[in-house]
Amino acid sequence: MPTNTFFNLPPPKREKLLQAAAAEFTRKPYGEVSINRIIQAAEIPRGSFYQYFSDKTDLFRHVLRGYDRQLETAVSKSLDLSGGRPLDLPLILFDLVLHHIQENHDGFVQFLGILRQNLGMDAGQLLNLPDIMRQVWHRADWTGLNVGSQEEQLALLDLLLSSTGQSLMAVCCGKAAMEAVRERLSTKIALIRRGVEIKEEPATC
Amino acid sequence: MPTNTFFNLPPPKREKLLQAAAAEFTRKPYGEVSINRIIQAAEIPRGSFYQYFSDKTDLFRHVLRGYDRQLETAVSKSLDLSGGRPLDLPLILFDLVLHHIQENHDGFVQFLGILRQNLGMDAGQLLNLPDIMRQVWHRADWTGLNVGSQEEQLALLDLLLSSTGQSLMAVCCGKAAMEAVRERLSTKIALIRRGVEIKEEPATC
DNA sequence: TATCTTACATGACAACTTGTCACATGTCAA
DNA sequence: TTGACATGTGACAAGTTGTCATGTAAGATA
Repeated sequence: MPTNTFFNLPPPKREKLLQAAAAEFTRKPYGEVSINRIIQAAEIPRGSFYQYFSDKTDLFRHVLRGYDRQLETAVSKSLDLSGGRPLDLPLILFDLVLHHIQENHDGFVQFLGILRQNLGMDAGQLLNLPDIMRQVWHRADWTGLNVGSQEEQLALLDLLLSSTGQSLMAVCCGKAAMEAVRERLSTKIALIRRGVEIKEEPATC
Repeated sequence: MPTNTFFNLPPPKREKLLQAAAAEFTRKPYGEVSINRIIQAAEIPRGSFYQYFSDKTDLFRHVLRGYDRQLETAVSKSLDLSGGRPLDLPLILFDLVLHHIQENHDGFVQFLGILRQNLGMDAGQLLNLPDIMRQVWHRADWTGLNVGSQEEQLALLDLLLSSTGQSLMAVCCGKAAMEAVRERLSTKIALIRRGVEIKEEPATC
């Protein structure tokens, strides 16, 4: 956690440091990030940096946590747009985030740039995805779905959200074309929706 | 890619270097891995190392590729055990890998230790998971499942394998108890099997 | 056998990196 | 004015990486 000294900093100085940090984390994977470059860009002396943050991890965590909120907001907004229906959430969230990226809304480009550089790395641990999932769970509308138990509901959300995250990552890494990834995500949802096993139709007549 | 010089090395020397590297990669995340420590442990001079590998990434790739085969074998074996049925693959693969870990079979502990240290990082890019998926796709038995198109089949395998991988990671990172993770995975498969949407039963009678 | 050629081994080196610490400079209360 | 304390600062030790000139060994050639 950053020190109080950091939070007491005059906002412009603080912002400049955070901007420099975000830029560097976007440019290089965690291991190659140079505190030297950051403090040069932010024009603060070396000693000061260590008065604000205990080390690189501390800085990284703080930078990511800033974006964490934005992700939470995006999910929340998507949940509204999807009318609370879990199965509709993934594609809406996918589109929303990519739209944000295109507009560089809230610095989303940087956010995903950082995640891209640090593929999974600590992202899963640093971002509090469990929190986000719990929030979705509370607000979800389960009518029309035969997922009764809480365990089933959480498992379903886990499936849906991790698939969405995986898809977004794939796009941001340039591993595949956006259209193809979206199509694949859509197919997955369809499978989950209808189930893949052929049912024995009981001959009721 | 390692140089020919490396492959021409007397096997004991080569093994010692690889062992030292694997140990270091298990101990520290990629960014903190020290080539210094590796060459000290392997008792080779600094210059020699750079005659074998172009840099740390080169070494990392080569170490991981060794384990890649083992993963492929594990998947292949699981596919046999599951009779080629995609829906049965995840839990069988999950159990098989964890069993291997408990027995430290084929150095699986180290393998997952490395992945744990580098959570996702390049793992997804360095391990050729697409290759593994294609292999599974070729050998899968689709009878009893209503996934007709190739796109649907691939999407299903994607869902199943990524869920399995995610579960294994969760266990290896100690994020959750093995039993809970296995239960969650099992629930997910069940959902995918039967589908989550309530069907309108056409009143045929 | 003498010599040329090629492959490989080696550690000193420059150019970085990080975190610390003794000291300088502010700022507010008494 | 004087202290007490928070904050700013850059030189520093100890570490890192990749390079490169030089040394050595082994094979081919004449």
